[in-house]
Amino acid sequence: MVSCQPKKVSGVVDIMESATPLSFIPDNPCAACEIRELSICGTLQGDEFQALLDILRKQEARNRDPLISEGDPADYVFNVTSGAIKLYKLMADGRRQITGFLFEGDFLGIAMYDEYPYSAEAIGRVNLCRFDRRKLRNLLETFPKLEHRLLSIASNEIAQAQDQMLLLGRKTAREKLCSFLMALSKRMEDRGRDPSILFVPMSRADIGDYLGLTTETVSRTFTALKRSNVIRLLEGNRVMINEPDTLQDMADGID
Amino acid sequence: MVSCQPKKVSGVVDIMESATPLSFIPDNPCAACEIRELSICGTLQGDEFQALLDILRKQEARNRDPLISEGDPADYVFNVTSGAIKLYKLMADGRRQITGFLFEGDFLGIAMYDEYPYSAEAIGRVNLCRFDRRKLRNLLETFPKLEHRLLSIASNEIAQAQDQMLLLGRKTAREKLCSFLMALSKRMEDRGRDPSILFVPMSRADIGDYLGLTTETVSRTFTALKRSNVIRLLEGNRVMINEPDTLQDMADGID
DNA sequence: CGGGATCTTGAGGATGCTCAACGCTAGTGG
DNA sequence: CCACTAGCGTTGAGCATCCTCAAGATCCCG
Repeated sequence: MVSCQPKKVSGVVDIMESATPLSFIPDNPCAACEIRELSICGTLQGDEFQALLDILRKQEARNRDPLISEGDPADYVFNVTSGAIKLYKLMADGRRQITGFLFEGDFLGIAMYDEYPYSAEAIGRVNLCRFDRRKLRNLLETFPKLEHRLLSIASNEIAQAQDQMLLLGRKTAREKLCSFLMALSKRMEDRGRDPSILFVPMSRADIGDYLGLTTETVSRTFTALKRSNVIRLLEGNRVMINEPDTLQDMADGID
Repeated sequence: MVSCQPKKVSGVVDIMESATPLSFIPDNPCAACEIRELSICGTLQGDEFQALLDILRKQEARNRDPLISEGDPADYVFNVTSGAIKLYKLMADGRRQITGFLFEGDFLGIAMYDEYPYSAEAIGRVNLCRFDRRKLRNLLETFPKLEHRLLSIASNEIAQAQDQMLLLGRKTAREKLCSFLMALSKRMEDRGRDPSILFVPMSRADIGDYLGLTTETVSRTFTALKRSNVIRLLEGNRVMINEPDTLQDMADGID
């Protein structure tokens, strides 16, 4: 789902108090990481952070690169540092349901299973931090705070999944698309960015498979929203929200 | 539409008057509990279990009793010890999406939020264990094992939610109902019970609101399955599965 | 510039919804 | 004990939303 973790407002971790200041770690790959506070790394200090660093590997992916595949042994978990990815499930005849889009700061593979319960694919260029799952599990036992953080992330994910069930089961095509756009907008707002200009990197087909619609219906609904002047389609897969209140009402089924 | 006049919540039975060692507690409410291994209590030993006991209260509910309500302060979490409950979200105009059914052993309120993200209602007679959420949260800090257990439960819930998204977004009415019945059957099997006889305590309307269908469509689909001899409807809200393999194929969209 | 992928638009059709009627059962009160 | 009622389940007829199939239009990347 469109992940909207609340912006961390409680301030950045005070590195100076920690046993090993961040700046003193040689070749620290996280030194320039923009999204530390958003990800699981944000809660950690000193040796906890160092321990996480030890099991971290950087990884890059390009458009359509498969990251994980449903049924494969779940050897790694990931943190998206830049770009976007999609999670999906397939049926035998090829029908696809995208269960979520992840953006920078989002965590992939929270479900602690031996096999991945879904597949994941890059949308455009993506940078990730990859963790060995077994080593991470060991870390969880050493640092309960890390596990607490994961539970918090999981709670978020469950709440979002329930919103998505309401959307898929009970909303009309227009309500679905408006909800999707509002979720993207809210995410921008949470990150302190302009909530009226959205970057929508995924294709119409992806959006359709996320909302339980066909590409044609997504396209038609976009056109209708455009014509009623609620949104505008801009260059480079960007969407401008003209009337956020109307969009919100449409998402909620309020005429 | 959804006529749910809030009946008054049935009385709470306060059983624990004092903290006494587990094995010496007279009328220990958990002593005869059939489902300890299924629930969060199962992982705990000795003083951990005692600590959980201290913040536990038994609660009963009857059909349609509201247990929690979306938006209310999340003061309690629950464990279902017998019976069934439904979780749901409502839209402004009354459209309802049931996000899950819970049965004995299931945990309600895992998402650690300040407000409940959904409502819950009893289906028939229900027995619950109720925990003060803030005290439970304190316990989590003392006993990491408890938090580990919750994370495992949350992981399960996320995987289930994703299956449900595939169902809601991409499956036909028949596939939906067959998937629902197979899920009930699998649950019976996991509990070591006959997977071909299902107890289906919820109404057609509930099933519809869970599967993103209307009551009429659920009823018609039941009739069709009955006519093709895949299932039989028995007395007392019971369903017999005649051809589990066919049912599974129908659930997966395999002709 | 060229060509494949993506997006848009149109026409027709099917799945599942709406509206309506009726039967069945259980609970209630005379 | 039975009539009455309310809720639930079933079935039917008609219809709306969204899907399918098809053809252009547009974009993008080499």
